[in-house]
Amino acid sequence: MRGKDKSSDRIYRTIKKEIMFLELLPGQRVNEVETAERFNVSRTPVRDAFKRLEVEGLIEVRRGNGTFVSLIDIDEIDDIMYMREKLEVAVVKEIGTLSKSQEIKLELLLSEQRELLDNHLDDFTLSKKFLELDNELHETIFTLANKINIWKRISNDRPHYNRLRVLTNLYSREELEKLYEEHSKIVRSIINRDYAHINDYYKKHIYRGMNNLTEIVSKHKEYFIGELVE
Amino acid sequence: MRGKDKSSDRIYRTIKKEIMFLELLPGQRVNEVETAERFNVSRTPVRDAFKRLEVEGLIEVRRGNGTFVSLIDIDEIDDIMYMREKLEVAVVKEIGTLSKSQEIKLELLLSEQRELLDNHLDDFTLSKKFLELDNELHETIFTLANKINIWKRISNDRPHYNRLRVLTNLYSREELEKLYEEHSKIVRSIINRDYAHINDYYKKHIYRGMNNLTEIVSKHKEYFIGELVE
DNA sequence: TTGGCAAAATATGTATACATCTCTATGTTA
DNA sequence: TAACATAGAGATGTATACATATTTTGCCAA
Repeated sequence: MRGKDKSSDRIYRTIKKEIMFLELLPGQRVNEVETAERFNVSRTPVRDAFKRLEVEGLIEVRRGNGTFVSLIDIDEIDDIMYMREKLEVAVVKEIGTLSKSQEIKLELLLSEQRELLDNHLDDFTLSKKFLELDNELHETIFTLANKINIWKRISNDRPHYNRLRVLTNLYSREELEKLYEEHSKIVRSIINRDYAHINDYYKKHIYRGMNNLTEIVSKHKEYFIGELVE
Repeated sequence: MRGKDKSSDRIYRTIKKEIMFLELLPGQRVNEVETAERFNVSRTPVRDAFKRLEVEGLIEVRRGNGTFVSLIDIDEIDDIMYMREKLEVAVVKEIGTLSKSQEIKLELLLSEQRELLDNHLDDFTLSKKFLELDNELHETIFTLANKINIWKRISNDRPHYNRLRVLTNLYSREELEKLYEEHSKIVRSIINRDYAHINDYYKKHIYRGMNNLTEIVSKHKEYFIGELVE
């Protein structure tokens, strides 16, 4: 049995989740003393948690002034998406011939997505569940190439990227169908080891859903920092 | 004028440098109280500095037991080098037509490297200075492509990668000549926008100097963690 | 009325005492 | 002798009081 975790860990996880899912809004003030009272601890473990959040870029501490949830950094999102595109294309090509079970695993993920789209779910639930399966597929691809750690460096649990996704809130059924089509093509490429068009697939795929970024940013200007380059 | 920095910042920078340049050895024990005495402060700012170092992966804190300089993680180095290769190849292709001054900048960096090799420096100094110019060239390439932030994410100031480089200590004159030749080819590719062989250049280039990794690791087994895959 | 200075309010930064965790050494018992 | 329990040492974790930085408020003067 591993040791119980520290209260600073508990605080870290809770606050991080609240920031990631916009229960604490970008730019919003947080407070060591209030947070300490909320968790029934002293300032010390709160400060430990805040320090970690600060290093990871989720909050900003201004000495003698206050602590604030960091704004969503558009430049960082640009970088992450660029890295995702280039690295996943490279990684796909590293995958060797698949075993039968690996092939089935990919097919299964695809058909789960298909079923989800065919079920009559409301748009919000559909979008949420589909994006989970989307994540799972991409993670599986990195795993098949023995590059899972690279996935962890660039995946959606990056705070700025994830917050944007939450803010987008939902993809239209039409967009999800396109995502599914692209997934099919990608999986087929992998199984057949035919990478002729894989670069094109990914270039479209990764940036899908970012088309309305301008709209989202102008709607919530106070949440963002950084340039929106076209 | 920005405010004076906190003592925890000073401690962080000092210890980080000592770890990066192996003045504190991987696995070595460090101690909050002793460190506090050394900097004439209480444990609190030391703990702040240690927390930051921990999140960045330079130390490992074991509750109730002790704090240790982290071992050099070979898996992480693998990942970083893989990302460097794939991303720099992608980034190079994003560079448009160069202005005359940009072209001169690249030529200048090359000729500085050439001069360094032609001077009669001792091997240690030569290696050290050459690797600085090497860094500068690669950084310039990312800057020309407007991708400097991606360079910052994967460059040599990553602790594990840098410590390995320090441990390697020096490259032979012969290897440096090869690095120079590869730099020439890369720069020529960029200026002529001819990327026919750029993938091959980089595949060799990034991994050069890692040929004797097995030797280094077996010589200092106690400093490393992770698998050495061939 | 407005500009500026100073004090108060409030936040984070630091020092210190105590709590808890982990390993080790030592002694007891089967 | 070996295995286990246990007490101690020494490390990090937490609570709390005080120091310092920053902003805000409000008084006073031009």
